[in-house]
Formats: sequence, structure tokens, C-alpha cells
Amino acid sequence: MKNTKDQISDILRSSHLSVTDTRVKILELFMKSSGALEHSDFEKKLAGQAFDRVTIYRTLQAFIDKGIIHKIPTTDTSVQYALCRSECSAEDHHDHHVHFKCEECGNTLCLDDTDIPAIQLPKGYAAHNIEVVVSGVCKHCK
Amino acid sequence: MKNTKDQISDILRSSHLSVTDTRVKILELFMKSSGALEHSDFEKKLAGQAFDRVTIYRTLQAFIDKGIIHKIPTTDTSVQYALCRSECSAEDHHDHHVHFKCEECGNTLCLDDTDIPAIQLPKGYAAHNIEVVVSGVCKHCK
DNA sequence: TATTTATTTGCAACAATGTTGCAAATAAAT
DNA sequence: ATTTATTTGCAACATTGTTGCAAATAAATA
Repeated sequence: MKNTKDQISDILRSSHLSVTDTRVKILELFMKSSGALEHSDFEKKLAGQAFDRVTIYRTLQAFIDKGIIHKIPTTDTSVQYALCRSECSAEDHHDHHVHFKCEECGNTLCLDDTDIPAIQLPKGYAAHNIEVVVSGVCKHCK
Repeated sequence: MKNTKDQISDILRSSHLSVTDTRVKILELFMKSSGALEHSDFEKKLAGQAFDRVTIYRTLQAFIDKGIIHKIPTTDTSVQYALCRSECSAEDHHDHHVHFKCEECGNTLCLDDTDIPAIQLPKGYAAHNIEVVVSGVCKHCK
């Protein structure tokens, strides 16, 4: 049974990313978090510690590129990020789960076991990807 | 058969909004457009004409508040807006349709007649609203 | 382990986007 | 036509995201 630091190093190395303090720290925060995180969460959580804003942007983008995290759509200007399940890779994502945004606690969760239903599009439309975001009240807030 | 200007005045008046140049112009652009629009589209389309950036922000917010337009979720920082169907009001929205983003032309469309399927959430979760955004290739680009 | 090479970081500077208060302008009500 | 309420434009500011480049760090090699 490996500790978290080793797990994180493994993830980074298998994605061909150097193991650096910022990347380890950001992955740790993702693993500790129950829900999705956005850029400003990292600025807050890492405040005081010497992590540059720009480095956080670049780290999140690198994680996206490597298929370590994925984005969740929102109706505001924030961008929500969540860890991909272990089966995801840069080439082949299968985040085919529903996202849930709780109106009470504000948290956004991946419902990993809730499948996205098939959708019958009008004639002439080809679907490559389907995003579903449900909002409501989560089980912790009800 | 009413002309567009009269239709627009009616929409504004029935939403208890004064009929002003900016509001009429922005509603016209929505009605002319085949797809969703974002803030920067208005800055571009209205460039040269004397419409303030702040006024555009406030106009879009007012239209949201009154149920004239709705937002469409995205994975970037843009905010997409589209006209609500006539049946929508400030109190009662029924945008229960699927949104489609074409990867070719970049346009985002409301598929007004494509219903959102029921989703079986895990025990303890209550759904209030469901957003579905499909990306792929639209019928004009295929 | 020491050195070289490749990658990553932090900084500065900038661009784009969004917000607020307030006086002037305009629309609606009287 | 005048009063009242609403909306607008401006200025100023806050937040968010981007780029180039030199210094720092990690990985690869000897």
C-alpha cells in the first residue's frame, strides 16, 4: 500500500511530467477534495506558500493535456476541474458520468457511477461528446 | 403580422423593462442570430455604435432576470446566452431542451425539440435542473 | 556522484473580462 | 409639460488569463 506522495509521483511520471513541488501539491489538493476545484481555490489554499499564479494556470493546463483532470461546464465564468478516474489517459477519456452541482454547499461532484443516457438528436447532427450537469441538493445537504 | 421592432417592444414591456435603444438593439441581434451569443459578440457587432460595455453587461443580466434569455454552460470562461422560447417567464423557465455546440463552426444551438432524458441519480440527491450540452458536428457543417 | 541537458518556474508586463458608484440622460407616469 | 423613476456612460477598480524570458530545478548522462 503506497502513500499518497508515491501515488502522485507515479501519476506524474506515467504522464511524462517532471515531479515538482507545485504539481505534487496541486494533485494532493485534488485527492483530498471531495469535489471539483477551480483556479481560485488553489490561489486561496496555497496562499502564503510560494506558488505563482501563472504556474497554477500552467499546471492545470498540463494536467488537462495529460488526461489527469477534466473540466466541468458552468454557466458562469469559473472553470471547474476534477480528477479523472484512473482509466483515463490523454488519448482516451471516458468521463462518461454525470456532474452534480449542489445549490446548498456549492460543491460540484462527479457522480462516477451515473451514466449519461443516450440522446436522440435531430437528423444531421453527429455527437462526439455529451456533458450533463445536474443541479440540486446533494445527499450531505438535504 | 407585427414587425420585429414592435415584437421587441412588446417583449420588453411585458417584462416591465423600459424600451431603450440598447435593449432593442441587443434583442434584435438575438432574434437575427441562429445560435447563442456571448458578451464579446455584442461588443464586436455594436462596435462603432455608441454602446457602453457596462450597459451590455447590465442589459444581458436584466434579460436573464426577466427570463428573456438563458445561459448555456461551457467549459471555458465564456458565457453563452440564447433566447428563451416564448413560454418562458422570469418565474418559470422551461428550457428543457438540449444544447448543441458544433466543433466546426463554433456555433451553439438550442435544440428546442430535443428533450432532456430523465436521469437516475444516486440515493439522496435531488435534482432541480438538468443541463445537457452535446458537442459534435451540426447539420450545416457535415 | 558530478555534470550536462531539458523542463519548469517566477517575474514583469499586458490583455481581456467583469463590477461598482455616481451624475447625466432618457423613458415612463402624472 | 412637468415630475418621477429608470437607465446609461464614465471612471475607476478587481479579477482572470496570457506571453516572453531569464533563473531555478529536475531528469538524463557520463
